[in-house]
Amino acid sequence: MTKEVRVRIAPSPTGYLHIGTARTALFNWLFAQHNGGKFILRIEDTDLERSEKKFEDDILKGLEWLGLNWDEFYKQSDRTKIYSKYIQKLLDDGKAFHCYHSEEELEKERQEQIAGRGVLAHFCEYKNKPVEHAQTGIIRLSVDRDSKRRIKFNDIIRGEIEFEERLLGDISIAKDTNTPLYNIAVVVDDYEMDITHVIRGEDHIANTPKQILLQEALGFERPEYAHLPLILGPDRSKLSKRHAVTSLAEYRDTGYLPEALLNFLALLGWTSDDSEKEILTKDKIVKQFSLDKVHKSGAVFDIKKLNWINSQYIKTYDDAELAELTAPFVEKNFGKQEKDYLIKISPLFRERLEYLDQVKEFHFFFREPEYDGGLLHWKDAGDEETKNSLAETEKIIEKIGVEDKEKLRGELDQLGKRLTGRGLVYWPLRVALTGEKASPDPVDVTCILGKEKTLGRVKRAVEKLRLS
RNA sequence: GGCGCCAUCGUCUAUCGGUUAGGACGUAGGCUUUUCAAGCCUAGAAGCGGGGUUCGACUCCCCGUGGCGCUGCCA
Repeated sequence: MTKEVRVRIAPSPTGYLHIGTARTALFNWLFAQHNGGKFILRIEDTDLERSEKKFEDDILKGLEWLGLNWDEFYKQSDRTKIYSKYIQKLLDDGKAFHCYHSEEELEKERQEQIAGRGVLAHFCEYKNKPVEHAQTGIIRLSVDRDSKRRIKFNDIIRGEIEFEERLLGDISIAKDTNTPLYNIAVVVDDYEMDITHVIRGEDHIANTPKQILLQEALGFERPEYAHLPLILGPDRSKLSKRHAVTSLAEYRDTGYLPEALLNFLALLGWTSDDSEKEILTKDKIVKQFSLDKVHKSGAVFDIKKLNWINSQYIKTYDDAELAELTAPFVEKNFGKQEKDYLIKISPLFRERLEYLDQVKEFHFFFREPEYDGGLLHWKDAGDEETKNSLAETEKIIEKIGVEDKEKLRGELDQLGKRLTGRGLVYWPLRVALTGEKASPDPVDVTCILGKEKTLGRVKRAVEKLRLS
């Protein structure tokens, strides 16, 4: 029987959940789901200075929102004793030592190395010296500077990768016995948590040989590695705040649907079996997911494609569901509204929304439109023509009401024929109702607004023309 | 500087030696039409360069070039 797959996402709570971290989490989660394994969430807060509870909360919320439920949860700050044990063991075995160089000395050495042969690696002479100092120096894993070894590992996505051991330097692993640094915390946790596959961003490739050395020093088994391509900004550098919104929560608050974002993120670096179908449900993605379909090169984050995918998902909801989804966004922008009213508007939402916060563009359903009277003129129609058109429109609505949309449309079409064209009827009506030159169909708007409000707005438009 | 990874339309990608290099987003045009969207149709748009290997390379190998990542007592 093969070992149960166990993967993890290991974010550090030093910032809000980044979209890239969310994607790494997604790929881990998909791999676990596909293989019937376990997905573990591990908060890497060894850097107490920079870690904050609010970021941790944001990370948990974000993953939950995306539906990436975890099977086990750990926090590194709860586990210092475990790391201490292993750090002490390395010290006792003579595999690690205290380095008493000050940060200034280290920095000076670094500058000299940059000027010199270019290799940046600290091989510490305190390695073999007896301890005379109080033990305040950082702890390093001892690496052989004369090693001829090339540390090789197989990456599931990239194939064999190798590094020269002698270029690594003595690896910093802890500030003191009770304060582990990243590399050892990862190695110990991955071992203790029985992680079988380390799936992470390609920015961690260079950490891998260091972690392998630590595994070997500790006698741990090596997990499988898979380094994911990065999500890029338009300039093809690692996606950051300077390119785009990177916080997952902001996408949620803008009205991107979790299933759309998940679909989009999955496609950023992975292709389904049928590459021509891009709208994929979570279940389908889980079923098809495989690491050997993951790409090697980075993918530029394209908000336009996300918008399109999101609009496709929005179209799948019925009126009541859409009213439910849009309600918080409407409330945020215009105050609380009747549910039934939102249900009436929903067909228009469905057709036009790319993301939910775009309900802003439907302001005329929630407040009186403001516009310049001149906008009421269709092409080069004058005040009189426009006023007349609006007055006739008013009569028609007054007479037949707004219950029968098609009948109303028919009557207004007839009016268009009597006048110089339908444009002369619909354009002023649109502006009167919405205050916009681009809007949904004015008859649709009329029927949603209702007879009373519609007539009020038409009258106000006529008044505007009279005064101008 | 050193080390590593990567390289097909503007973007996301298909192709696992033989294709008119396919699809999606976006763009342009058209249909529809009262505007704007949506929808449908159409168009334009790509193999970084140079060497090999081969009957035949986008595909395999090498060398360039370019981009990115790492180069912390951050993770």
